[in-house]
Amino acid sequence: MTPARNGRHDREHIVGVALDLLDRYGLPDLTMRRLAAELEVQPSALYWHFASKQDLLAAVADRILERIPAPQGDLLATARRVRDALLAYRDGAEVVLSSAALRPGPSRAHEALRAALGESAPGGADIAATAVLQFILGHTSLVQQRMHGESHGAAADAPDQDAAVFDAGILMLTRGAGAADPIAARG
Amino acid sequence: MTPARNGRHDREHIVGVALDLLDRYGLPDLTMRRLAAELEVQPSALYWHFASKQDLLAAVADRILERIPAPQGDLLATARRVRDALLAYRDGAEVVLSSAALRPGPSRAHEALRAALGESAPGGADIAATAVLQFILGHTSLVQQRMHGESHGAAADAPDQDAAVFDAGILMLTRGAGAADPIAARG
DNA sequence: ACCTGAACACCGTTCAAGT
DNA sequence: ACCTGAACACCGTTCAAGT
Repeated sequence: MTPARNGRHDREHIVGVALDLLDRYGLPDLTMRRLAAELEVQPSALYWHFASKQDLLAAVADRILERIPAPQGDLLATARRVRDALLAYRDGAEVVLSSAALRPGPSRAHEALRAALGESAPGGADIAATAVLQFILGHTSLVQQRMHGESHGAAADAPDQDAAVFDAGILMLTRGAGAADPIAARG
Repeated sequence: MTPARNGRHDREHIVGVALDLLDRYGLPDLTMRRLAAELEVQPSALYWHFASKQDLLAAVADRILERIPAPQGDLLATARRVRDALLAYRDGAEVVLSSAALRPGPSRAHEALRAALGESAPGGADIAATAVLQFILGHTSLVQQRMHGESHGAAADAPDQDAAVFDAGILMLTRGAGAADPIAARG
């Protein structure tokens, strides 16, 4: 049932190792050469499985997005689940943001948000879901980049502040979309 | 009145050349070595003026943000001005997003949005302005990255679609913040 | 089908030394 | 004060050749 696997590594396995490297060392240190070394293979071997580093990162982004559960609940709860999927791996938001730009169609994240928005958004739920996703990606990218910027330097007074900004943003977007008030619902 | 300038290049001049290089070739091709070549100088010479490439990019980001006019008008108009400042240079949003993460205090963009928001936002105008800025950075980064992704390949059917998503996002955020309805106001 | 070996054309950064 | 020259430790990608 599993697809042909004659070589030592297939795409799925390589993406898994890449994701582990990403989480441990961050995006700047996720290089084709380090990934190859981790797989005990020459760097050129990766180019049989992936056309380019961008292609590899797109597959990594898809894997990150798979963590998003099936659509369920209101917008705030759904948005938090998308954010948490991005936060689950170091630099997850930046990877998804970078490769989301190349994709034309809707992603798993977009679909979840669209389902939570219903039909009542101004200009269509599709457009509203896109806007919400863009906020989540911008917010989470900023948060994650600040994380290793202050890893051994500045003050780390932001854990609660970030959550407050996120909730405020989603709340504002929710009210503007005319959806049910999430204040009454539990997060 | 101008500060001491014995050498061939000072920080202001270098940032200007870097910004020109950014706009012509994009962020991936804005390297210290190319910048040095453009200035007809050795790469190591740049490290007398800037501590690192990140330091240089932070100065470039500040220069991009200077294009934002003084606070004036409602949130939609202000948000559009911030977006347009980012769009004025290739990859402008990504540069600002990357170096905004390291800055703790509020930027020129944040101040403009905060002024437009008034005092009526839930959780405070400061938090609301941060959320709006994060949406703008996420949105514009996505738009700009898609631009040179499709420069010689896929369909470019997105000029109006992007503006619709942006306006919808700001509109939703505006209503949620309880500010004056921007539909009645002209953009 | 899958990988090696070697090369090409680059990177950011440091540091002694020059002027 | 400002820059050169040379080096260090890397990059992504291609491609003939092996098995």
